[in-house]
Amino acid sequence: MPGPLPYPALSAPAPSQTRERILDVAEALFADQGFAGTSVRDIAAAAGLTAASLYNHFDGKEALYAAVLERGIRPLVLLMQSHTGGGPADETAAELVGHVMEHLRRRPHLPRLIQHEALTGGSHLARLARDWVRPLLHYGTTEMKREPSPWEADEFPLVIAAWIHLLLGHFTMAPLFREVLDEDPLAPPLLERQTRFLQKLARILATATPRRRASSK
Amino acid sequence: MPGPLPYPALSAPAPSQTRERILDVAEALFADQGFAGTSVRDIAAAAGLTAASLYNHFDGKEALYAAVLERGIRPLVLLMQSHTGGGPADETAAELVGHVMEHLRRRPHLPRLIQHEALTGGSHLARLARDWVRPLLHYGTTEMKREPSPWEADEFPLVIAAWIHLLLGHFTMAPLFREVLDEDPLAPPLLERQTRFLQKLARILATATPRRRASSK
Amino acid sequence: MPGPLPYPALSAPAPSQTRERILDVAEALFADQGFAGTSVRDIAAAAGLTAASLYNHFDGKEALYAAVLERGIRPLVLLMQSHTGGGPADETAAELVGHVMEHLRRRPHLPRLIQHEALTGGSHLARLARDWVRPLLHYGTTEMKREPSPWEADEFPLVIAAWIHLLLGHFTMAPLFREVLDEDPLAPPLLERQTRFLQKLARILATATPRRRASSK
Amino acid sequence: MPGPLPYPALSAPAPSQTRERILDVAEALFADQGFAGTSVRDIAAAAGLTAASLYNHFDGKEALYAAVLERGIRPLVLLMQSHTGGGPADETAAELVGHVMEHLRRRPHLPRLIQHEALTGGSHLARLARDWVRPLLHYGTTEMKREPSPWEADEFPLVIAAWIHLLLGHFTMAPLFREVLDEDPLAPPLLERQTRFLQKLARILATATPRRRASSK
DNA sequence: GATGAATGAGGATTCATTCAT
DNA sequence: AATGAATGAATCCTCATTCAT
Repeated sequence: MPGPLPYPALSAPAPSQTRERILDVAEALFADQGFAGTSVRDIAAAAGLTAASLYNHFDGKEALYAAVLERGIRPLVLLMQSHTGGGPADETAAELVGHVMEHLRRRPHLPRLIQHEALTGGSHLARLARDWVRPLLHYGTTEMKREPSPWEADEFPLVIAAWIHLLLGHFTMAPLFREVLDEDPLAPPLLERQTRFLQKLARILATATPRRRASSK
Repeated sequence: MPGPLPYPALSAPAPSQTRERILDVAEALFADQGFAGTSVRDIAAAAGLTAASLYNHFDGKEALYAAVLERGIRPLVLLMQSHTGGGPADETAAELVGHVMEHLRRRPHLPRLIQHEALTGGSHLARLARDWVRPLLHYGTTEMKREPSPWEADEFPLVIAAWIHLLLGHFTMAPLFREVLDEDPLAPPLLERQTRFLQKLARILATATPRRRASSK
Repeated sequence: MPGPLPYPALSAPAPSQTRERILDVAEALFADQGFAGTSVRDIAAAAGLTAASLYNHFDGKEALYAAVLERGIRPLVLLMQSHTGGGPADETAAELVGHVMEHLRRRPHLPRLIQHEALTGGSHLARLARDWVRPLLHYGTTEMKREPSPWEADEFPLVIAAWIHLLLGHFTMAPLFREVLDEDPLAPPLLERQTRFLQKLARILATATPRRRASSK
Repeated sequence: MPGPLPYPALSAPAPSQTRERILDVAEALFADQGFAGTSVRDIAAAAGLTAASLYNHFDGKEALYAAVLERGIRPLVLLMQSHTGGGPADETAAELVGHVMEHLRRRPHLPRLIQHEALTGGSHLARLARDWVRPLLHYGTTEMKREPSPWEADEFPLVIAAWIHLLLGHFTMAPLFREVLDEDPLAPPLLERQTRFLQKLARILATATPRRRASSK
C-alpha cells in the first residue's frame, strides 16, 4: 500500500514530476558518494537531463542538496513528534524502534545522508541537530525519568545517542557488513531480524534491574 | 602520556619525517571531508608543501589514501588480535570495550575514516572487512558461545555489529552531538563517560537473564 | 577553385561551425608539432575558445586527434578507391600521381599528420595501414602484374612504398628543404614542378626496358 | 680530423660511459616519440639514473637533444664528404646508395630523428640543412651535370630530394609498413632488398634515355 | 522546460629544473 | 657522480554555473 513517498507532502502544489525525479536520484547519489563526491552532471544524467536543465528546477548544487536533506529529514522529525505522547516505557521504546526501522526501511538513503553530513560537519548540521536530535533527546530524557532504568541521569544523552548509533549504523555500515555476512543488511530478512534484535535489546534494558549504585547512594 | 603515534610502525623503512607529516594531515583531512572532498593541494599545503612535492612521497591521491587507511587500521587489527585469548566473558567484553575506546581516543580520526569508506563503498572495504570485521566477528561469536547470554545464535553477528556501531558512532556522530550537547564528545570528560557507559552496558547485557526460548516458546 | 574542404563530409550530422573550426586548427597544430607537442589549450585558443569549451565538442585530446586523422584520411582513401579501375599502366600511374599531388596540395597537413603517426607508432597506425596502405598495395601490385615493368614480383611492395615516400616526403621534408632551396616547397610553383617531376619519373619507369634477369629466367 | 664521435669511438678520450649510455637511450626515445613526447625522467630511467643525475652530464633537455642530433648527424656528413670525389656516375650513385643504407642500417634511429626535426621545424633545422642537405645538393648537382641524364637542370634538386625521401622514408615509415607487410622493414632481409631495389633504381635512371629537349621541344 | 555552448576556477598529475647532501 | 626533495609552470580534464536559443 505505501508508495515510494510515504509522507505525501501533505499539500504540495503538484510537485513537478521532474523535480521529484531529480530529488530521488540526487538522494541516492548523495547518500552513496556524499556531497563533494557527487557531480551535478551525474545527478542530471541519472534523471535524464542535462546539467543545464537541472537549474530550471533548483538554484544550484547546494540548494538541491538542502532540498534532498529537507525532504528526507522532515518525515523523520514528524515521526518523532507523533510519538511524543507515550504509554508504558517498556513498550514505547520497542515500538518506537519498530517504527523508526520501518521508516528507514523505506528510505534507506536517509541514514547515509545524515551520516555524511555528520562526518563532514556540513552546513546543515545545525538544523539537523535542532529539528531532529534535540527533540529526540528531550523526549527520551523525559521518558527515562518517568520509569526506573539502569541509567543515571547524566547517562541519558548517551543512551539516546547509542540508540541513534544502533539504528543508523545498521544502514551506514551496510556496505562493510555486506562483505562479511552472507546476507545483505538492507534486504528484507536481515532488516527484520535487526528490528527484532533491537526491540529485544530495548526490552532487556527496560527490565534490567537498576540495582547499581545502591551503595553509592 | 604517550606520543601521538603509539604503534611505532613496526617495520617502517625510515619514516622520513615529511612522509609522516603528510600522512598525519592527510588522515585528518580525509577523516573530515572524505576522499572526494579533500584536495591534494590542501593536504600538501597543510603539510607545508607544494602539491608537486607531495608526489615525491606518494604515487598519487589514491595511494596516499591507501597509506593513510593502512596506517590507521593496522594497529586496530593488532589490538583485536591481542585480545583473542580471553578470560571470563563478562570481564573480557568490558575490558575490550575499554581498550578499543582508549585506542580510538588516541586516534580519533580512525572511526571517521572507516565510516567514510563504508559509506562510499570505497575500494578498500574488502580489505577492511577481511582484516578487521571478520576476525572480530569470529572472535565475538566464539566468545558468546562459551557463556550464557540473552542472544540466539543467529543474533550473534548483530550483537557484534551493534558494538561496532556503538563504539564508532560516538566518534562519527560527534559533530552532530556537539551541536546539541553542552560538551564536546571527543573531549576527555565525555570520552571517559562514554567508555564507562559502554562498559556498564556490556555488564548489563552479560548478566541479563537468558530466559530465551524457555518462556517465549 | 573549390573551397578548403573539397570532400563535404558525406554524412556529417551538422558540421557545427565551431567543431569544424576546431578540427581545422587542430589539424594544423598536430601536423606542425605532433600529438605530444600540441596542447589542448593552444588548439582551443587558436579556435577562439577556452580549453574547457573544447570539451563541449570533443571528448578529449585523443578523441580530437582521432577525428582530425579520420577527417584527413577518409578523402585520401576514397581517392584511392576511385582510381581502382585503371587504363593503360603508363598513363594511370602518372595520372594517379597527379591526382594525389593535387589532393595533397589542398590538404598539405595530411602528409605530416601521417608521418607523425608513423614515426611515433601511434594507436591509429593500424587503421591507417588497413584503410589506406593495404588497398594501395593491393591495387598497385595488381596493376604492375598486368604490364611489363623492370620490377620483380618481390619488389612490387617496395615500389609502392617508394611512391609513398616520394609523394609524402616532399611535404614532410618541406621545412628542411625550405632552408636550402630558394623556394618554398609548398608554394604553387614548386608544387607544380614536383608534380611534373614525379609524373616524368613515372613515365620513365613505365618505359624502362625490363631486360634484366633475362638469363635467370 | 673528425669530432669526438665519428664511428665506433676510434679514439675517444674516455667518453664517460654514462654519458654515452644516456645519449644512446635518448637517441632511441627521441627517435620514437620526438622531442616533446619524450620526458627527461624517462630518458634518465632508461639509462638507469634519476632525472637529477642526468643534469650532471647535460645542461638540460634541449642540450641533450642537441648532443644526440649532433652525434647522429656528424657521421652522416662525414660519409657524404668522403664520397665527393666520384668515379663514373652510374656506379657512384648506386655505390653511394649502398653506403648510406649501410650507415643507416647501423643507426636506424637517425632517419627518424631527422624526420621529427623536419616535421616540427625545430631549431636545429638550419644546421641540418647547412651541414647535410646543402653539400649533398651541391655534390649531386655537380655529378649530374657531368653525365647525361633524363633530368633538366631545374629538376636536379628534386632528384636529390627524391633520393633523400627514398632513403629515409624506408626507415621513417617502417612502423606503418610493418603493419601491412609480412616482414619488418628494419630487419636485415628487407633492408638488403631495399638496398638492392634502390640501387637498381639508380642504375635504371642512370641509363634512361636522355631524350629531353630534343623531342619534347 | 530543455539544451548546446561557453567559461573561470579548480581538480590531479607531470614536467624540467634546482639544490643540499 | 648520484640522489631525494622541492617547486613553478604546465599538462589534460572536470566542475558548477550561466545564457541565448
